Amino acid sequence: MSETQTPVRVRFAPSPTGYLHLGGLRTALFNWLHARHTGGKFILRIEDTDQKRFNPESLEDLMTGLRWLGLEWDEGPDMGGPYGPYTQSERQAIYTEYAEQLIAAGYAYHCYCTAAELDAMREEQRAKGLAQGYDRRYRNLSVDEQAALQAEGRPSVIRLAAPLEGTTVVHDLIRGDIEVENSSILDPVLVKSDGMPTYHFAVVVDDHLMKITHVIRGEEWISSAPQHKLLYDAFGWQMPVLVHLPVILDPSGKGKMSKRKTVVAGKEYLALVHEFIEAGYLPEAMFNFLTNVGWNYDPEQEIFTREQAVERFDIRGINPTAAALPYSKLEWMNGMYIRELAPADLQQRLAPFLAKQLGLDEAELRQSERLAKLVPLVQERIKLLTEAWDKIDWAFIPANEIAYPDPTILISKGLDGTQTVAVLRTGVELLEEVEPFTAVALEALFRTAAEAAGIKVGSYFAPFRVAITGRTVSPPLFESMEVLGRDETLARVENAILALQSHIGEKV
RNA sequence: GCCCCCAUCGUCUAGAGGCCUAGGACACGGGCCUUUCAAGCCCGCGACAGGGGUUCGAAUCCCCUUGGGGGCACCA
Repeated sequence: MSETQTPVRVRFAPSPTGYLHLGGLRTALFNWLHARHTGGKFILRIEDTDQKRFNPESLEDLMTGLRWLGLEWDEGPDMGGPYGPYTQSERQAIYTEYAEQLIAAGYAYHCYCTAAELDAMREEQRAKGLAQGYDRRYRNLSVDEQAALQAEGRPSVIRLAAPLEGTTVVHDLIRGDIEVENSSILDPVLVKSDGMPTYHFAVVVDDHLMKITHVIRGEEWISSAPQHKLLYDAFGWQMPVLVHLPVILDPSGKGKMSKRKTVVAGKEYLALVHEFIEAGYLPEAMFNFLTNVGWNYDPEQEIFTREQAVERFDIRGINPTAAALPYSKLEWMNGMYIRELAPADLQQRLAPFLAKQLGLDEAELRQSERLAKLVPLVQERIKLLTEAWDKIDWAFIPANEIAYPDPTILISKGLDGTQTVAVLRTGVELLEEVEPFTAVALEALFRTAAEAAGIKVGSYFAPFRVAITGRTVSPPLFESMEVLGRDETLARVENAILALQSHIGEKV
């Protein structure tokens, strides 16, 4: 059995401080893919050790985002599991115990440095042009000195006593060995003065206790990996396999994607998962899209299913190069997925968007026969679920409410106002007599009429398009007429004639 | 400033020494189809950052330069 086929335990461990963005979602996705590919477990762990930055809303947003993409987890804060709790703030006693263990073994020590003291130290380093960082000033306190400070009631943190010499090597599955001088590891804080662990300590303890086999996380963690290694070594634990995913770049290509919207050349780019949901992206498309950034399913095949991705995903094939998301490809892909949807399915997905945009009842739209007929007409014309409304809004407006604020758009190229009125009048007759009232019959009849009038079909059809939809661009004309039915179609054409007549001043 | 990571079309990628006159996709340009708009189909544009090695042979291996990115908190 190859390595990636051995069941694994991986985790997505976000900090609930803000809304989930695409970078985080991609990290979760790759973890999930690796778990599903190997038949392993995908664990959700909440890293909320910074109480100042905790934001309960973000927890909700996070889970919603993961579920939206279909990244269900096997163990997590909401469902528990064999190695819980899965929320770090509930594991404080565990960290304290392990920290004590480290102190007892000489791998960690209490540091009584105050915030003011640290500031002064950094200020001095800056002034002298020295490298900035903790200078280990409390590392070698005598027993008496330590007791005195403790008696004084001075708060302390627990720091790692990093080796002063030598190098530490960590191995990354896709990047190879990463080597750093131990002297550059400046005794990082393990436990804060409020008793909470720092990320660096909690992540090591939890990954070990939760039996995590592969740590798949963002590239921004590479530089802290060596200090994690030191902790694993101090405890005598086996370090999980490390995989540092390339960061996702800002659409401009410079800098890590942030949670703020970025604007490039006047165009606004989304970053947060909930924004993509609201913009009408399909989770299937997002899944497909994200999977192919930093990894590649098949160089000759862009579109693939979730199952195919799970089947073929190979963590060793991850590309280490940072990438900017190709947003235009996402849009294209979303359009592809929309086109492949069963119309009834698309109707259901469109309903909530249309309800909001057109001020209609969502439940009614789900059942609406009219919408069911319109869906195939817009299906190949939209890339986002939010784009349907202004292509079909006319079908939900009563005929007598269709206004033509600018009647000149009724007049098609090559015709004048009077000729256009004449065409529309002929149309009224056709609409009255056509049988059955179907797109096929209508088109045949109107084509014949256009030919008889010696007018190009494009010019002949155009006024009807505007009469019916109020727009010069619309779904196919005769299908639209069929959706409306004879009476409504006639009413609209007659309204248009009146509007145009009053515009050109012709007597009725 | 110090440490670390990375380097193929505008963007996402294929490429693990000869299959590469570097393949695919999006975007872009042109054409076909066509009742508008789309969709679809066809064609085109377009890259191995630079310099040294290694080798019979390098996009692929090594080194340097350059460029980009990440990290240097009692945030994660």
